[in-house]
Amino acid sequence: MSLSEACHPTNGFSTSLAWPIAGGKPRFGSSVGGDADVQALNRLGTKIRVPHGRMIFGEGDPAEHAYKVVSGCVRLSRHISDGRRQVTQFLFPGDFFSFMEFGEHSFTAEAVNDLVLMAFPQKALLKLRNERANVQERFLTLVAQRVLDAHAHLVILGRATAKERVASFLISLSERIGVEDDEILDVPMSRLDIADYLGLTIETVCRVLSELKRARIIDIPDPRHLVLRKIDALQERVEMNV
Amino acid sequence: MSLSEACHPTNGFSTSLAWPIAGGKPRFGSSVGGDADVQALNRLGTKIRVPHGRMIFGEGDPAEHAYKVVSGCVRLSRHISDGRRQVTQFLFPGDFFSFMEFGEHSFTAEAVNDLVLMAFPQKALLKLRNERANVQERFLTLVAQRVLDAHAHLVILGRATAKERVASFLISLSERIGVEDDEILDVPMSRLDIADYLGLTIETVCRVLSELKRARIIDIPDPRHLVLRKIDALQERVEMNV
DNA sequence: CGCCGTGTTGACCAGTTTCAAGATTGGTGG
DNA sequence: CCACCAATCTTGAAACTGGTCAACACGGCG
Repeated sequence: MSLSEACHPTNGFSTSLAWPIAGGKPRFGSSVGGDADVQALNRLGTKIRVPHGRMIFGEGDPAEHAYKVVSGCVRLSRHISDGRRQVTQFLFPGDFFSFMEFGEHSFTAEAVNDLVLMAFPQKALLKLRNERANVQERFLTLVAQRVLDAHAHLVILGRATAKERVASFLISLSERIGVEDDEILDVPMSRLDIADYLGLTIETVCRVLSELKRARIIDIPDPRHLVLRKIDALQERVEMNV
Repeated sequence: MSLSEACHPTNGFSTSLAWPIAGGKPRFGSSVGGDADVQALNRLGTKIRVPHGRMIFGEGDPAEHAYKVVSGCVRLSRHISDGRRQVTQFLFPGDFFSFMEFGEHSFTAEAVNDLVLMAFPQKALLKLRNERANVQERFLTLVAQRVLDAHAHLVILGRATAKERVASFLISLSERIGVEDDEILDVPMSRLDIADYLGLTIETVCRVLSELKRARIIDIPDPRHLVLRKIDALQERVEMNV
């Protein structure tokens, strides 16, 4: 199958390595119909700003709010005692997070760059879900999509080489942001974030990027910006073992 | 934190490497209260038997049923074109799977050993969920738990060494099955299954198991059975980098 | 009893990490 | 506006973990 096809392959058996980043499919708010639900939801929310680098909440903190990204990029991660970190998701405008966490947060959320968020009190959200079956349904769809994304990420971490990981990351990012061939792609997260997302070290991420640059597959005007010159060449790298 | 503690650490910041296997927490059926929901659900199901090794469904197959494991062990996996495989979950009695798949299945399900399953038609299930808010709610909880499990698995695949992976697998398996120190632990899956679950090769899994055996931390009466002699020593291996 | 699938072990190899040295970038204050 | 400093990024060389290839052991089944 080609990487340009959807997550569920047509041949019925093989999966591409792409799509690790939080799926662009089901949103809550931009969807057609059910505006009443969206409006009821929005009434519960408070707009807040978070400067880049600031922690929104940490693992084990009481989960009092759910959030929606309005602008900016959020990083969700888990830590182990000795400092190792696994970034589980990058979130972009329109994405919800922490809406199914009760009691304690199971992960850390931090601002990759300056953020605007909507914060929803968990209790009010719970009430809304109980009152409106559609809202409950839509959140269920959102979590289900999250499982699919996590599974795609598992494939990357379990079975992809460093080159495949980086290539699939770039493809997913460009599709998530909606950038075409030869347009400049914003890369809000640091090399360390990317490394921790892909289960690699900073150095390996750098080396692969340099290699792609030498092969004229990407340009790197600066660390926070990329130009994907040959997306198809990237995609080949994801399909095969190169 | 100690591995014996829950998934959400008390110190608020570090996560253990254990708990990669489908969580033992929320079940649907064995829970107290809501028996009416459970009974309504059960009326929709058909008991089916699947011999070991047989595929239940493959990636891309139309998703006509959801399933509940009655007895035996199910393996869920994703494949990439060149044959690489990532096992995303092992399921045990009481576990549901594929109840949020519409259209096509996003993964392959196979019988690790001889199975008894309950099969639920998706349409009837959908209807039940719409009629009974509690059922919807409980499925939502189930999917949310699945996300937590997948995240724990991501940490293992992204950041754990081979020894840590195998040790955390053994601990999770023993906790999932409910086996104490020095009791014989059934290991229904093959070395290849374990390797594909942990993102390793068969050989590495074997070597780590042999090493644990030499260190008198486990016994291996035969490939399908293990005795965990020193679970605390295993847990140390998961905490640290050993 | 022998065969075949699975598991185990060893020797060697490759990809990734580690350690270390510079290069760039961005932010701050003069 | 520029200079400086700290943080981030890049690159190189060496070490190491885990993978690959290959031989052999084990065990169940015909």
